[in-house]
Order: sequence, then C-alpha cells, then structure tokens
Amino acid sequence: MLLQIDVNSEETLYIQLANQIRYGIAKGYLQPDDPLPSVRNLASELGINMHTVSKAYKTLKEEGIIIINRSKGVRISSKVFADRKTGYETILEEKIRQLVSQSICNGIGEKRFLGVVENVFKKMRSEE
Amino acid sequence: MLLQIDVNSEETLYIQLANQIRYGIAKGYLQPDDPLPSVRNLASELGINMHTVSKAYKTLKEEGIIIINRSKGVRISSKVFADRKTGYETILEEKIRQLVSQSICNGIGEKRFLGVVENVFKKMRSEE
DNA sequence: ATAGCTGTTATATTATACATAGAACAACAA
DNA sequence: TTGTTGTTCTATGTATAATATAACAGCTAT
Repeated sequence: MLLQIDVNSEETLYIQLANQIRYGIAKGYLQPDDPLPSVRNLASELGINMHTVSKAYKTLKEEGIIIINRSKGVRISSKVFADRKTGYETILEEKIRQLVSQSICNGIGEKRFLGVVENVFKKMRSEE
Repeated sequence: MLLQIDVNSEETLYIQLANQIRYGIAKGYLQPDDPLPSVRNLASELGINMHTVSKAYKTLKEEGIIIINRSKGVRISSKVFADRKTGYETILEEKIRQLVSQSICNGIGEKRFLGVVENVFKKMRSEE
C-alpha cells in the first residue's frame, strides 16, 4: 500500500500517517496480520524522521489497531474489526456532535449530512 | 446561553469556546443577530485571557458564523444557516472519511455509525 | 559469535502553537 | 469627555512537533 505525506498540510505528520493507515485498513488495502514497514524503512521512504513514524505506530498501538513486536516488526492486529475499544463510541459521538454543529452553521442539514456519510461509506466499499 | 471551559480538556481553550458557540447556534440557544459578550467580559466570566476569546471569535468570523463590528460588538450572523461557505463540504467529507476509517477499525460499521449520527441530530432537536 | 535487523529509550535542538500579560490604538456611543 | 468596543503590538512561559545522534535489548541468519 502506498503511504505518502504532505509536509504543507495543517495536520501533523504523525497524525497524517496514522490516518492513512486507518483508511487503508477500512478500505481493505491493509488486512489483519499484514506487516507494516519498519520505522526506519518507512521514514526513509517518506523522507521523514524515524521518531515521527514511531509516534504514529505508537498511537495506533494504543488504539489496538496494530501489534508491535520487538525484533519481529509491526503488523495489523488480527482483531482489528472485532476489538471494539471501550469508550470509543462516546468519543465518536462527541466528534460527530462537533461536526454536526459546524455543518448546521454552514447550512447543511440532516439529510445532506447523512448523504455525505453514506457517500463516504460507498466510496469505501468501491474498488477504486 | 451558558458558556464554560474545561482547563483540563485536551482541546485548546479557544477551540472549546468556538465549538460551544457553534453548538449553541445548532441547538437554537443562539439565534441570528443575537449578541455575544465582549471579549473582555467573556474572558472575565470564564476566567481566561482576553486574547483567547478574541482568537475564538476570529475563527468564527472567518467561518462567516459571527459578525464583528468595532465598537458595536459581536453578534451571530443573520445568514448563519443560509451562507454556505464554499468548499466546506469538501472539508466535511474529509473529516467524515477519517472518522469512518477510525470507526471501522473499532468494529463500528455503517449501520451503527448512521445510528450515532441520527441520534446526535435527534438530541439536537430535542428541548433538553 | 558475529553481523544485521527490529522497536525502544535517552538527550538535545529548532520551530511552532497555545495561553498569558500589559499596553496602546481607532471607532463609535452616551 | 468618558467609556466601551475589537484590534494590534510586544513579551513571556509552556507544550508539542519534528528533527538529529546515539545507544540499548531482543531476535534471526550467516
């Protein structure tokens, strides 16, 4: 799977990286037990620092999305889709509440909002 | 409308404040042309710095949500719900894509995700 | 054993953002 | 004139982000 970084983005590098890996899993590009590049190799490929990659991995590890094993490397957790992290839905609801508030202030109502969500899921399922 | 700040939150103060005002508008607590407290008064009430409030106001101003008039004060834009900011839907879709990716990695599928969204809208419409 | 790879830890530096503080300015109202 | 408005300026302390070296401990294959 192709991972890439935009140094001009407002998002920090390690968060961009974590987002792309989550997206890759959701999209099916990355599957349970699939290996990820080592921190040094990925940093070298992306032209960024080793510790920045390490921080992204650490974030995903704490979310239970990847498994890190010293000297064996990094891989997608075999229980990615099954392991529902306690309390995540509360966090999700709060984030959605913020998005919905902002959307309403921009003239986007429930119908349109739901349309965008369904569209995202549709694209997520499509091959391309 | 009651505005409050949690200094222990991971979110920065000015973003908390902007979020609360957007929520207040979406919920109906704040309506078009309603006045907002002055930067100095609100800062005093919340026990935070004047410039922090000013930054929150500036953010909302750039989103077209509030109108700032020197010496006249701050008020909710009369076109809050009508003025659909160009390009906002693109930003919204990207944010939703990230939320959906993370949700899928936590075992939350489309049905459940849509349920949370509908629930947020439902609470937004309710009186309490 | 040696060499090579893994993630991790430690220390240090640079840059940026957040929040604070105090002061001053220009625009308007009473 | 006095007072209030948002805005601008300078300054400080703190926190995070990203970089750079260096070293360590665990394992594999030569």
